[in-house]
Amino acid sequence: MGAVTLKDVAERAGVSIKTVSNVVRNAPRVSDATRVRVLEAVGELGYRPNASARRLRTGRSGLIALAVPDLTTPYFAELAHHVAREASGRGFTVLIEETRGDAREELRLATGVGASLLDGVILSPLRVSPADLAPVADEFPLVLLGERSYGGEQVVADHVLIDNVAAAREVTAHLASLGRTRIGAIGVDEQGSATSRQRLTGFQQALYEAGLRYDPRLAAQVGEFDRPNGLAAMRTLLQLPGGVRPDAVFCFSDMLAVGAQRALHEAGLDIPGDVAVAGVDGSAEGLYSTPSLTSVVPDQASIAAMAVSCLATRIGSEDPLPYEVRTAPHRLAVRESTDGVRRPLPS
Amino acid sequence: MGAVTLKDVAERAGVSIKTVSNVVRNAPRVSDATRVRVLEAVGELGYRPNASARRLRTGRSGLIALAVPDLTTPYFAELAHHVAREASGRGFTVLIEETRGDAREELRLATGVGASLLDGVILSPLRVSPADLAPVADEFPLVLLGERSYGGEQVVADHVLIDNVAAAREVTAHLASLGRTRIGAIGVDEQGSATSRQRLTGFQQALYEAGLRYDPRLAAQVGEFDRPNGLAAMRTLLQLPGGVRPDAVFCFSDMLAVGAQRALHEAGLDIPGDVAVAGVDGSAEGLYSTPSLTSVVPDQASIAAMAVSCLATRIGSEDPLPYEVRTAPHRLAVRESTDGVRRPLPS
DNA sequence: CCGTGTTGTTCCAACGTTGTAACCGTCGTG
DNA sequence: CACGACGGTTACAACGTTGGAACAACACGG
Repeated sequence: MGAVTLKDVAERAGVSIKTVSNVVRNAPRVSDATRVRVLEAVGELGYRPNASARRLRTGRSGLIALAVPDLTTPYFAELAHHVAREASGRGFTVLIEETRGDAREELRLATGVGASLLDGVILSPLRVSPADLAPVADEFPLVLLGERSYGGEQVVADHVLIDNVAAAREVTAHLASLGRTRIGAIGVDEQGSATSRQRLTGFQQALYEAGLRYDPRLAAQVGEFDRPNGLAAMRTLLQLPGGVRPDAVFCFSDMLAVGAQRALHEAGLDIPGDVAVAGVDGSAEGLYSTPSLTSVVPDQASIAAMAVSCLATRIGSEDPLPYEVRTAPHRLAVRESTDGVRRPLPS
Repeated sequence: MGAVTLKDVAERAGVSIKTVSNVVRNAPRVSDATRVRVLEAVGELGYRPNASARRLRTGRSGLIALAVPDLTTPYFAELAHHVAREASGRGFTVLIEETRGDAREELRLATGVGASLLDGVILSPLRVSPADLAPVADEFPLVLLGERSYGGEQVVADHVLIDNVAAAREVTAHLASLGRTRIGAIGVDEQGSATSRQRLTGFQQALYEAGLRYDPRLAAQVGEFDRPNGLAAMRTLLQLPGGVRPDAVFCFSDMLAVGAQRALHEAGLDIPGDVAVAGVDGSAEGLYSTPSLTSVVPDQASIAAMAVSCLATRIGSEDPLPYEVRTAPHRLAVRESTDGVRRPLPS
């Protein structure tokens, strides 16, 4: 590993180590003549600054991490896309870590490797609670994506989120406006994530506003928001006794919706003829599914921009800043799975 | 950022810095009494070793990176999954980087940040050529995923790949065995990736073996293997003059196939009644699509295991090792999009 | 001709860690 | 009882970098 160091460059250029350091950092107080000479040497030797040493000395590495529960969920993969682009515009490099919904993994980046290697972390928490994060947040730049946990709890870090209650209300209202009266929900998890609870709240609000009753039998409990759970939940809803089969389902994620669509396909039912399906995430997979999936599309570019901007501010400032909570916009994309109108996708 | 250091722990435990270091590294030559005392101090102060300093001193960080072109492609997201699991079993932490198919990005991890921060890189190259990598590979542990570039070129790093020619031949033979005679291909890119060229070769071989002619009009050129390109290519194939519409298409990736299915859906054609569709990747998206997608399923667990094992060996050894090329198994998963048999997915 | 400032460069120390070598007991053995 | 061996601990230096202070060279105004 005979890496080229400042010392090698300095010898080659006939100047001191510090001068080379000044050149590569674009510090002032270097004459043009020396600068040119040093840069030549840098080029010839292929010098690359050692990030570990730099980080050790300055406390800055230019690296931030994005930690998400699961990369195979398109929502998170697409989010990673946006965050990487946004961060590189600000001179940060993004490393992505998959936490697999493990609380220890979620904390690890902010405490272990992270704190000594990274300038900050954007975390999409699944299991970890504000209490776990409290001791960390003051010392290490951290931005959380998604819901604050249940109302009463303290805000312990910057948050970027969408208005989940409103989003769920809009999509449910859309289903009701189509004349559906037995609207089910897939993704309820009352003990679980704040996201799920908020979407349930919005769902119920919209039902009441439409003059419909909330029927708990049509609300399917689910652990993770993935395809197999959507499939299983829809199968269950289709086998309810007493002819209470739903004529529409609001799935709390696109993956649940994809699973639900699969269950309907297997049962030989028509979407949206027999059952309308809607999701949340605005994933490309939903757009291309058959039929294409009506979904709430969070503005991921905004989410990423807000998160990176919060993080950059926090990294840049020495003093503790007050925690911010920022809400990103979303929109409802109505597609075939609810209105049945066949539209060609734009090329 | 008042991080706890070895010094703090040493003072607390009443021993020297070096002894603490010995304890946390599980080095021998520490009495049980001191070990206990030190570990108590570590726990009370919440000491975490500084990865930058450790890396600077030892040249090891325990971090490896996986660089893939695009995380929104399920194949890569799922691969990241497997690599992370495999690596954590060996005590490595995996950071994932998206290169967006940019050659400079692809090299960056292996040259810039990477070389000074990471112990090694697993790279799934899209643009970068062996020649670009040659100067790097000797000095920095690097494993490439996917094809070697065109025949003649030298092997410059470890490779893990599947037998693309065989895979393409199998899936094409399957289509032929269903009695299809006008079998198209989507994903041809003759200037482009070795992967594409190899799949075309296998495709042509299978046609000849089945007694069919290769019709270039049914071979759709495509840049990236994504959904929009699959959609566009299928639309083109459906509008060929002279009634040469294909009765089956082999798509060189699942995403192309999903796009193709969408085009067929929009055209009101039945899958597989009018046109059978098959892909490569074995993605969950294909499994859940309607109809479920016949696909070549590379054994990603094996790929990940081989890649991590190669990399670990290379990291562990000081001397340059000969470059290895390892082939991972694959299998053909026949599903509704070719045989039309409706099977419920297992829960 | 001497201070004073400006500009470019060098020297030194430090970031937190670990490898090497040296040190100090204590024990077993001749 | 002296000696070596060995277990346990410590001091020191170094990894590559950068902030700060020190320093040299030079121009300028008094």
